[in-house]
Amino acid sequence: MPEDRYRQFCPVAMAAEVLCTRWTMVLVRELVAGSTRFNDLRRGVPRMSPTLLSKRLRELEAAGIVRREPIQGESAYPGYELTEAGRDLAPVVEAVGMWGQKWVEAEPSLANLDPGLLMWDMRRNLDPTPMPAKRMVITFRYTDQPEERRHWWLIVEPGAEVDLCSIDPGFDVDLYVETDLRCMTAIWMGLTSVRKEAGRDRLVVTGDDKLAAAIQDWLGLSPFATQRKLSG
Amino acid sequence: MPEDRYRQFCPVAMAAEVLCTRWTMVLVRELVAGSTRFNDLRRGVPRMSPTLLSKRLRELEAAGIVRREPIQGESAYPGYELTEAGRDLAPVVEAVGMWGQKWVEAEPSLANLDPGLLMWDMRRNLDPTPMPAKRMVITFRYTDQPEERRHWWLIVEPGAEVDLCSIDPGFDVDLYVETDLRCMTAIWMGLTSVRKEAGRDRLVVTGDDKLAAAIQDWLGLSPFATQRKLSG
DNA sequence: CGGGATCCAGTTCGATACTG
DNA sequence: CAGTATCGAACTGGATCCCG
Repeated sequence: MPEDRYRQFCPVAMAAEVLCTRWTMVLVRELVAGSTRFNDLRRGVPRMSPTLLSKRLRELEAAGIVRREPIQGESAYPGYELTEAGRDLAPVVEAVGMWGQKWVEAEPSLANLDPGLLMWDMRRNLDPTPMPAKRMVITFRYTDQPEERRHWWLIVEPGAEVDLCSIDPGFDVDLYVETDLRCMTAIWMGLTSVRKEAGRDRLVVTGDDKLAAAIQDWLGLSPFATQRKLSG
Repeated sequence: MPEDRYRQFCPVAMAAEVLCTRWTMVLVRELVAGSTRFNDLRRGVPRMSPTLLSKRLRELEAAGIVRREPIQGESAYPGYELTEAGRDLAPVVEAVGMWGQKWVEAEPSLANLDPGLLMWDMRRNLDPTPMPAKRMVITFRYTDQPEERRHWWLIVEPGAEVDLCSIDPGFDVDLYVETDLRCMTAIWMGLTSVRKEAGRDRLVVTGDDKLAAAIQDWLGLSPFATQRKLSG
């Protein structure tokens, strides 16, 4: 590819050549968030074609941002790990995200909802520490979604990663959350809260009372949810 | 244009839709640095076609980052001014530039030198305060450049913006700086210093002794020159 | 000077299908 | 799971020209 895109000696231009190609910043966000597998990355950027994802990963590798490394106890395929230069992109992603949260109108973005992507993000940010130290299963039901995207299960096993299923894993369910996708997404983004939406009956939580009471504690929000919106 | 590029509700993706299109980050750097005129912006992004520059400016306006505003005492044409959202991009540009300075190899970039761009940047960052309070004229001579890009004049008038000329303005010259373009660019980027290069006879300063002695003080460097390079 | 339009050739991207 | 292949559509760059 033309590595001489801007041909400027300015550091901003030099960095932008690597970082500001289509999808790259979003992909870097996924990497900074910790995904290392091709298919995990795909779930984080579901609208990016695998061809382009593969190409971008090779570019990031050439730029010294990721490194292919076998991951013990996993597939024989090496994963994509951030190098030190890659980990050092965290402040860049943070600055971009904070600006976006503060200044980009959320409405048009809330027209592009995706339950799979939302659940994938929630899975990653869920905090099990305020939960009882046993397996907890939480079901989400998005009343406005078509059957095949309506039901989701988060399975929290003590000491393990949170699991996400879109087909019934068959476990007893400890908590049910029923709402529409837009409402849940707005909560995730910090634009509103569980309490507020429950009060308006746009969200209903049933099941284990303690789990329900602590929902705002274990339900991790978007890393940018703390930044107040100013664009309006 | 397709405003639905990524179709993700994540703030990073929302911001990247606006900021991470081709040339946009570099253009934003120019705006954050203070340029407000179409042709001034062109000097900062000389390899960007005017068509694309115009298009990007309209996109930034639609995104609420710039605003067209008449500038008093100047041309009847309105300039491009940053809005509050636009000024708030300074930390983003800073983060990107710092990362670039730290991690992107400078060598390939030093193959893409441009005396006009370098002088334009130097003009902007020159600090007249350590200079005598009268008109000072400094001539740069880039020994490796073809005749028409070899000679440059910076004219510092107290209380006014620094002027840049590529044709002899006819004033008496207070200081001559003679070197090659690569050396001067490396100094500007903080990869080396005037003292070091003068010691190697790669740079020669003649004229007003006081002005010469203070050169490292008034010769502003790249805003990213303080970040040490680690990519090597 | 300041700002933009047009045309064309070359690149990049998206959608979808497919392989080991 | 981890990617390739393919092809039309969209975007970009360069050159050139235009208008007030």
